[in-house]
Amino acid sequence: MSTQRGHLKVVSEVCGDAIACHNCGIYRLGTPLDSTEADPRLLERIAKNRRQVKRGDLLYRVGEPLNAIYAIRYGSIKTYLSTVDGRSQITGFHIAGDPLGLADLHSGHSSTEARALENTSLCEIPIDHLHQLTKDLPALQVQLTHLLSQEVQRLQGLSLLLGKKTAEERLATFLITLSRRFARCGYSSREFNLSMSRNDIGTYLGIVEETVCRILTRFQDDGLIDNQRRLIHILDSDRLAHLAQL
Amino acid sequence: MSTQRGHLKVVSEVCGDAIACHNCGIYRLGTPLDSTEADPRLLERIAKNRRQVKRGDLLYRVGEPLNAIYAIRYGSIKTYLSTVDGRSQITGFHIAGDPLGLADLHSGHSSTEARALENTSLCEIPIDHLHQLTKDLPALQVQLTHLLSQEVQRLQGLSLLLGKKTAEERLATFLITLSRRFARCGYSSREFNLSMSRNDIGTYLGIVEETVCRILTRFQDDGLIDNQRRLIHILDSDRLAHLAQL
DNA sequence: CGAGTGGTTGACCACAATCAAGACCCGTGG
DNA sequence: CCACGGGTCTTGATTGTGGTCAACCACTCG
Repeated sequence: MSTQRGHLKVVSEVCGDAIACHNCGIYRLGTPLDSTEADPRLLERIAKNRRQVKRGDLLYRVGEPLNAIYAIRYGSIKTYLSTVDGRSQITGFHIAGDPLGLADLHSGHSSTEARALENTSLCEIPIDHLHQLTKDLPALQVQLTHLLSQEVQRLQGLSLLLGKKTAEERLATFLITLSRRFARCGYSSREFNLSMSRNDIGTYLGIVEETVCRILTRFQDDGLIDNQRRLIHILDSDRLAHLAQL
Repeated sequence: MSTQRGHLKVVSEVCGDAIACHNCGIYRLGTPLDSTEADPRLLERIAKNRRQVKRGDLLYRVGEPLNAIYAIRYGSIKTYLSTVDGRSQITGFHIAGDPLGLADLHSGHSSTEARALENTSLCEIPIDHLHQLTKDLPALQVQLTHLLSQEVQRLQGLSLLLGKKTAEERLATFLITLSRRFARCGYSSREFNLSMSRNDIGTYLGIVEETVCRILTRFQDDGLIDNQRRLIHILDSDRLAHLAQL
């Protein structure tokens, strides 16, 4: 983390947006584990292609050939998959700095659907471009396994949540986790705006919209949070973390 | 698949057990995507270290330094993680050919606990050994990302199951998926022995033991399966797959 | 043969889903 | 500026799926 700070200037020159890029997947993709120096030329090549998606737009749909991977510069994306009769499960909310589509690299077609929760800017890295990059810089491949490992661990945690936690514990886990992610992005961990609806939160946590509302109200009554629609204040993160079983 | 068959002789010489090794993670680890020839010397080096664990034994526990990854030769292993108050969620049942511990490579300590469901034989590949191997053969690193991608997709499917499926759909999905995995290992897809208890199945599917029993009995009454304790016959895989929402 | 583990079944209960109605917010157009 | 409409959020009443508790059965192994 502290070693990464040193590259901020270089990175921001390439990306044009210091905050987005400091935490951006581009940056993470371009800074292999065993390299202490980011290669500016590499970053330039990675960060070249941009793509914008508007709130509600589909980035890619399940089953379609996925010929690029993405890294979010700013905004947020939900990824989800569905049963044949249309019930869907959101598998992740992705914010600035998160990579997208990594797990579909090997199969070449998308295993999830990705939709923008708000107007979002991404870096697009075509797959053949990426193949060339990994040839030039083998350490990039190591970085890909690193990112995939984190994704595996995240999904293991989600499975524990969906399989064993009560609705209350799920909401508490959600709020604490989101708070910590924002903190890592340099945003406030105590006050933030949700880009997703109550329905989305439920679809992620394996509960329904109404249950999300009821429990948020209960948290507010108990003085754990201040809940003004999409604006959330964390008032007692310790008690919340305890509720979350974290 | 058909190209892999050609290496069976070489592989079995190294592993000493054709069935186990044909499907073994060793083999998969040693056969990178872009290589049409398995390197016998590489396989020798990978397959050298063996480890046996007895039914009920712990292979590794959560949080402990994990200084090797594993590939199962024969037997089966469950991996699971737990809430602070002791509820646990099984995140996977692993059989012959499956790799273990890949997602923990980057952090160096185990994110799950692994316990043998029956007497099991593994290939142990120390991490520094693996690092040396990936240096000699960069394509091995590509193979690691490939395996991790599959794990991500498997866990996405598990999330859909845990978040959105009914108990009946969960059991049907479980049976169909297991049947297909056995088929890929060269075992019968219509008749097999479960190495895990009813309790384990429930702990994996996010339901309790009793619910597992009730639904298995119902499946039997409906002529979908023949259920003799751990011995399962699939009688109507079409209807089962339909129930599973697959 | 008896103890112990794992599996099955039943009765009852609780958490969260469903169904329904209303409140709030924001953008749009008159 | 206000009225309208649609989406999102909230709250209430009722229901149902699967959990809990408990007893019993069946197979295995010492």
